[in-house]
Amino acid sequence: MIRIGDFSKLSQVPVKTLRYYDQVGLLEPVHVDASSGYRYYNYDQLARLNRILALKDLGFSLAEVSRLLEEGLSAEAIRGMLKLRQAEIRQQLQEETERYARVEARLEQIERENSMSQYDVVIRNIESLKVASVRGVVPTPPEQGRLWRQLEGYLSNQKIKPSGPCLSLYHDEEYKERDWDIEVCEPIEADVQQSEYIHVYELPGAKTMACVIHHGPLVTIGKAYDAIMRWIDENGYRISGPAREVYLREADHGSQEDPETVTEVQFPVAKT
Amino acid sequence: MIRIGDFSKLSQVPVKTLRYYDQVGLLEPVHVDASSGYRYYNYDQLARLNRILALKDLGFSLAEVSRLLEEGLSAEAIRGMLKLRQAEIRQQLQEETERYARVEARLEQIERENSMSQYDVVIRNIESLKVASVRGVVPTPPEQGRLWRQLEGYLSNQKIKPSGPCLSLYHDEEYKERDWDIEVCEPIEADVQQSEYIHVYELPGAKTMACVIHHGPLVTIGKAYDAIMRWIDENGYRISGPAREVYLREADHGSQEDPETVTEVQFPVAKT
DNA sequence: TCTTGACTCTCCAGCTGCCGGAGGTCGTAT
DNA sequence: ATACGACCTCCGGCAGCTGGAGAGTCAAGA
Repeated sequence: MIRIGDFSKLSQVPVKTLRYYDQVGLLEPVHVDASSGYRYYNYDQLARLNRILALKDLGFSLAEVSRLLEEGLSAEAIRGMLKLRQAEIRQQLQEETERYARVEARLEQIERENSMSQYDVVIRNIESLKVASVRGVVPTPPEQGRLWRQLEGYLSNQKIKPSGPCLSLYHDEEYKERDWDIEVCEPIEADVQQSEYIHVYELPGAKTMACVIHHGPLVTIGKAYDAIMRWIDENGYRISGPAREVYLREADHGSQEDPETVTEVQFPVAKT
Repeated sequence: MIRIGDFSKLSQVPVKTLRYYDQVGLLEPVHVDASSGYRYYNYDQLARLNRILALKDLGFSLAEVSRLLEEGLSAEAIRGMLKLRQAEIRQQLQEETERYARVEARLEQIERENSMSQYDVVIRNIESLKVASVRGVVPTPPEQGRLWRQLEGYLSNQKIKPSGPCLSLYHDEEYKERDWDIEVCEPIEADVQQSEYIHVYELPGAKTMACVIHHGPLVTIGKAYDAIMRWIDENGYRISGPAREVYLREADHGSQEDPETVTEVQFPVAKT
């Protein structure tokens, strides 16, 4: 029978930890003195402790270690837990590898510009939402005001207000000098009658949407596009659908100069 | 000005988390109503929040994110933190890779024997300790009793008791049928006079010692050796010095049959 | 104008795997 | 007898939130 201090020295496990393992029932001393509360261990409990340490070293939580130490756990069950653990490690290895690439990309960006970019890309899950929209071809994006007036006129006639920030969809796959295929949308709550030009439908969501916030006049939004497209490229994604511009805060539709405008640029993406 | 619920919807960050970020000073609302305590945010705080999320996504702690968000942090400092982060990720990738190999080895062991091995190998740091020892060649390990009697006789003459468990060192590099070069040691506290056969010195420690507990008669200790040597092989280590047998609990020196004997087999190892 | 009902607030507790410290008891050596 | 170390329990803390209780606030509908 060994006292906790000696057991700790033999096993190199701190006394505090041994007490904790006792408390959670992972390694209970073979005897606890009723009056003093002193814990007494056996030498052969070192084997159990070693097993605990070895399993912990495989990355199991103490709860999982407890399960694995249960008497009469079948080899099949143990194999299952090991397989599961393996899968988790694989998962984590992949995440860390991607994380490494993201840090690397950041570093390269800083080397290039010698300061941290003003844009930060995040991947988010965007829910689908019901919208009323007008789609049309305009010479250049700043000239989409016509579409907005058409949509707004229609909706305000019916006394309908947007239920969230308005957005534009850019349907062209290639960059174009002129004649952009743009769809302007207002999210709505209730059902609205469609018309020849006005579409009402559920705009589909996207599980992985790369998003970036642009704060400043719309004329400078190109920088946000540069940043997000570079990010998509450097982080192993590809664009998988039409880009969106979400007008979180705007003076009025199509104002190009208001410096307080806040816009979110979104690209649905997928891993290459 | 946006209330916390809407800000949460826009950013996809839970309200609780936003309050927490406020609390730790990471993202303070632009205005807090004095009477109601309601938090109000600006649209452009979405950009800061995105930066927080992006940096967190690189694996930085909130404290580190705080530092990175400080005004006027030089590009050099940022680069430094990123480099550091990269090194940490590399480190972790390596650890997880090794962990994966260990899980794999466990799985293979279970496939072979269809149950979990009774031996668990752990790597420990063993401190150096002062010993009195006798080294000699004996036909086979069970016949090391002669050496023990020599050492014990000498020490008991001087009324010296071991200050910890006794151990044997196996100096042969190759496996031998006969004539083993064995050194038997007793750890001692005080200085002891050397003699022709008795050495007194500081037995060096080892930072990475592979250890396994054998519980049962010494005649069956071969199984422990099988287990630990297999483990060393499968986990990318190699033996880097003489093996040790530490007699944690024994009936008497050299008893081969006592079933309550507890022995630790140790191999100093290094990564291949 | 009042009442819902949704929103928001501030605590407090809990998760994991311990670690540190306070304040008190126990065991052993001198 | 007395010191000193070893041991005990209980409390609080770490990170990064999450959940819940209980109470106050805001905006819309009757």
